[in-house]
Amino acid sequence: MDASPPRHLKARKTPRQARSASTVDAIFEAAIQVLLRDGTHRLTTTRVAERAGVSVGTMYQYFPHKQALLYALNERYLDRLAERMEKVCRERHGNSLPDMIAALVNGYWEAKTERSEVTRALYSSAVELDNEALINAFARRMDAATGAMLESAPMPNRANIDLVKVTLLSVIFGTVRNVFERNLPAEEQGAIREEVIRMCVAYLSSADDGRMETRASSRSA
Amino acid sequence: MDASPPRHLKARKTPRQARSASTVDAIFEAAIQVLLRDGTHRLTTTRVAERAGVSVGTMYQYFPHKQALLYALNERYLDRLAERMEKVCRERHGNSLPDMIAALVNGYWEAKTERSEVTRALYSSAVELDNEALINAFARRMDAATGAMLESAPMPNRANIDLVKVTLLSVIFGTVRNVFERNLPAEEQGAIREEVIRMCVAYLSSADDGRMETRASSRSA
Amino acid sequence: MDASPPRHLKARKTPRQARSASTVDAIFEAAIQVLLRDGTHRLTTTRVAERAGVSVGTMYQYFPHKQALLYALNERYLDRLAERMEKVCRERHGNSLPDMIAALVNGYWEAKTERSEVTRALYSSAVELDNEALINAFARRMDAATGAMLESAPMPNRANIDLVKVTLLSVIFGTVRNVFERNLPAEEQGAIREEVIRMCVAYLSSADDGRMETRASSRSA
Amino acid sequence: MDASPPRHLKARKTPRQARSASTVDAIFEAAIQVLLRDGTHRLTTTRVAERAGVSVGTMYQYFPHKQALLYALNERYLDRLAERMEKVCRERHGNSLPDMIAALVNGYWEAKTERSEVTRALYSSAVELDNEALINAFARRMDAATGAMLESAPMPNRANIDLVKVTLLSVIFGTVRNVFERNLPAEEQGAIREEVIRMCVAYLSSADDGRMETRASSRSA
DNA sequence: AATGAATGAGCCTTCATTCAT
DNA sequence: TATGAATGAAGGCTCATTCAT
Repeated sequence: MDASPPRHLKARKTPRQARSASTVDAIFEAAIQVLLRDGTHRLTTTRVAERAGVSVGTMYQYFPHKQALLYALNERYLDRLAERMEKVCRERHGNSLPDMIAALVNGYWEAKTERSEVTRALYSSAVELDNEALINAFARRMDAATGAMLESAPMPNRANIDLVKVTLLSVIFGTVRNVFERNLPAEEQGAIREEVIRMCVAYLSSADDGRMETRASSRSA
Repeated sequence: MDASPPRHLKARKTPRQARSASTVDAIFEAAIQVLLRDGTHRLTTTRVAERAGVSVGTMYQYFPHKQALLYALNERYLDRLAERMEKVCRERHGNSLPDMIAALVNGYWEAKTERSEVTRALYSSAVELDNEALINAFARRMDAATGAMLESAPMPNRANIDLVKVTLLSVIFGTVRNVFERNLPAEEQGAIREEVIRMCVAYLSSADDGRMETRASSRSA
Repeated sequence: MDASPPRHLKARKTPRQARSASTVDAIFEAAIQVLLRDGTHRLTTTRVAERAGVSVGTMYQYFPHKQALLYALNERYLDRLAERMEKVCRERHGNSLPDMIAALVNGYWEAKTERSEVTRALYSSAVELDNEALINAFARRMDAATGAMLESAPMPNRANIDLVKVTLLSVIFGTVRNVFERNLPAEEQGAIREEVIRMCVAYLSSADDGRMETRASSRSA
Repeated sequence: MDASPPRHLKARKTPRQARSASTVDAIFEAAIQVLLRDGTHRLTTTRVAERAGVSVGTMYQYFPHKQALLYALNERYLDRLAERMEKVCRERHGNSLPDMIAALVNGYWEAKTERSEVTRALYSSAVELDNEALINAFARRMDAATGAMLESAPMPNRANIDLVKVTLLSVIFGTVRNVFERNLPAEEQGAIREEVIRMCVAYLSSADDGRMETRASSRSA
């Protein structure tokens, strides 16, 4: 991830040798295991090191402190997620708009579903972590990827393409998270997924007309 | 909130006398203050009691443990939010669909905006809290309120009204949260808000036709 | 009990009115209940007061502090036990020595058995209580009672009657406690009881002869 | 001690390295010191660690909690006591019965006398401790040791040797404890000790005859 | 006199981090 | 370079005792 992390959250050494890399990976996996098994507030450095098969001391040579480990963990996760979504976008270049939307929603949905507990665990580990930089970097990558994809399709309202893009992403990412947190039955989740696609497509299809009226009534109670 | 909370998270005594009530309120406010100022993981019972101007012992007379306090805090918040949104829905009975949507989005958005840091603080305090019951109770109230509102309008696709409802709510709530967490500039937030309204309206306007095609392309990458 | 208790352990007021007496009794009973149900280290003043149906404040008007309550509780128990044993002794005046011994052993044994958990609970409550005065007072009463009883029988070795007495009491009281603490099956307990009686009788029957040899071999390893 | 302790009372790690062993010993000694100086209910983990010259954290690396420490302390004490008494018994194999009895009583008495305050302190520390397993294991070892010793002597009433054994042990252990708790002057204690030996010897000498009469009068008052 | 809410010192326990080996 | 024993600050929670009502 190309985010410039808060100085104090940097990992201590970039793993360059093979041994280091595998050690770091073991630590990451161990952290996830502990997160899943014991929950965020029972994730202790000792426990992670133990499950990773290394000593705490060793762990502290790769990560200057616990926060750095969690930060790196989230970074890795978002990095992989971004890569995955970028691939999805790339593959849909030139397709129809509905296809693109469906690919976005389904891709994100599936990424979250596959290891949904991991996802949830990571969410919780990120609380109180100064990970705005990570989130922003992720957002930027997604913006770029979706932007490139959408621009390869005939867009009706080119004027505010950026606003449309950010709206779409906010809606998709936000809705998926919301659905996951409500723990609805799989069946209902699937149905909602279809509807979200329909909604996004309908949104893109709607011309600029009508916007005025909507705005007129946008006074809230 | 009519949720039946996990037994171990129940508050210890229902404050009935005036003094008790004000004490409990002071504790709630103090907890929010600490949450805002120091963050979730620095919210200690001592600190909360201190800021509330009571002793720890007193606090423990009202809440059997820290978790119960946080649970009650979230409960109170969601309760108020639900009341507020119910009022919004009630006031729009009989209006046009776009009006309803706008009211929903704007109402929720404003509720979150007004004390947005509190919102964020509470989100983080709820991590690792078994608050599913709360979330569900809140969801149920919102479902009922929006259901009653929408049914008072001429709905085109009555067949799957429930699916439409849950989709709308998921999209609105999820998107709002997402936008808040990204901390976008106020201006951009406002623009997205308009777009979300447009999107929901477009969704409701789209007839049942076209659903088949959408579904056909809903294979993910 | 005619022990002069350590000044700080005195009960606050001698209950003279009927109400006071019943309140104090309720508190005593409550204390025993709590002791049985929850164990010594979970015996809190609040819990006792609660079960007694009075407020803590009221309880503190009868007992200046927790220790005083426990002290008084033990005092009452030993008082009753002493009374009971005195009666047993009185009723055996003039009987044969074996009868007296049997009465002593059986009387004590039964007193302990009847409410054996209470006994055990009280033992544990007395730990760290400066109850030497109580123990001594109890011992003195038992000495007097058994002395009077034994002197009403034809004793062979009048010379060291005091030593015999204190030995008998030590053996009986000590053995009973030991058997109880080992929690042996009731059947075995009964058998041991018989043996203890036999042993005491044999002891009393043994003339002064033979004492010299025993003493000769009393070097320990 | 070969007792299988309640699972939750197990010590955390068996000290195998030299350093660990001395640390654990220091903790044990410190615990005894604190017990003696401050009493059971003022024995805090902090205080013990402090006097042992280690940090609390270190202490918790060897004992998962306070109870485990006290359990281990009692275990160690009983272990040593058992070893000592086994030696006493072994050394008297083949001797006369009075010699054996004297050895038992004197051996136990001396063991208790040497560090009588420690003994008392440990008794009190064991209250509210689930140490039945320890007591039983100790009893079993004593049974075996005395059994082997007594069987090496010409026993008159071989029929109920087990009953005789358990009676002897109950009487000896119980009486010693009782005498100690009454805090009698050393002189008197010594005299009682002699008497107890005489009593036990008289008991063993008494033939089976006469038992019937005793039993006949064993109804209690 | 009775009540019981309030107090706060002090307890047990955890865990991130260090550093001698 | 790896190890893991040691540290000790800090947290959650209890409960004897007081005192305003």
